[in-house]
Amino acid sequence: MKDLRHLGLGFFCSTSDNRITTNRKFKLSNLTLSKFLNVFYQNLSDFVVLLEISKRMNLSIFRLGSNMVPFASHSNLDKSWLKMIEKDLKSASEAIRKYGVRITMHPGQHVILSSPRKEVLDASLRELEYHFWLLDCLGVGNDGVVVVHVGGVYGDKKEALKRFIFVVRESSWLKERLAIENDERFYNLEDVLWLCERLNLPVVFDYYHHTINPSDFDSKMVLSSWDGRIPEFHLSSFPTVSKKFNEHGDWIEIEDVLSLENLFKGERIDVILEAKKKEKAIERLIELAQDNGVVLSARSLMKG
DNA sequence: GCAGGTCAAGTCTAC
DNA sequence: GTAGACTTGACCTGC
Repeated sequence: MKDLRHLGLGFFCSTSDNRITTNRKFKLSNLTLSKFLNVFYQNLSDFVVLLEISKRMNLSIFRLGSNMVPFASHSNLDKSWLKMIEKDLKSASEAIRKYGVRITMHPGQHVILSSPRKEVLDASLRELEYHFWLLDCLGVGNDGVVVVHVGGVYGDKKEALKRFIFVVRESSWLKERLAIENDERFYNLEDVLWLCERLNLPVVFDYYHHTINPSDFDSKMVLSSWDGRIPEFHLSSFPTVSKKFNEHGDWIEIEDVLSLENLFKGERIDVILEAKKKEKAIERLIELAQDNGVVLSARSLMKG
């Protein structure tokens, strides 16, 4: 048997049927204190259930949905409402400790630190401030990173990268949790390594994006960018029924896990599996692995 | 109960 | 010009 138990696994946001989710939301026009609290407490309660599920499946990492606190960074939200929920977030930190699952986040495409537009940058910083605050309240340590993409190119990639560097140096608090991921269109792993080296930030290797938008890279540099922390990587597989070129598949194929392993042989890495079937994709992957003589970390769940 | 329209935000590509 | 991609279809209204 090939032993891949050094790969920690995890899924994100919700179960595959979306019944248990940290990402409930509502329309901005319906924003009231009661709606806000109602949705938040449902998200928080499901978050604990998702931690339980992760623990039961012997998973290492879980990505918390950005909608956990609805409209947290929106100007229409009364900031005193955030104060009201702080103690409940702090009580959830006990559950995180109890289940021992690593928590990270990945804000939406609207967070763009390379944008030339001041209003976009300001909104991005507000959104990141919210993510950092949430993880702080949850008592998450420095392995709880907030993963962003570099953003757009705006006709001049070098200038966009320069703006990104300037912003992170100006707002040095970003360095506490920020991590940067290669994307499938503009900024490949080589670009992200270049950027992260200058900013001393960790690189999130997305295997799927790398296969679509490849570059040469030194795997040791990716690993060392984490400065002793366990790296977080992302893995997904192409859809079995071909759809759009960059759409994530429902499942994870064992070949992709083996290819990732081949790039980072034997290293302890946490891998978020970005499959649409979420926890069911992990169960299927473990079965596939067993059929192929591979032991994955979540194997113990199959034994109940 | 169900169908269909709508939803905070940016940027880019495919059609 | 618009839909769709991205971390994700859920929510809401009108019938």
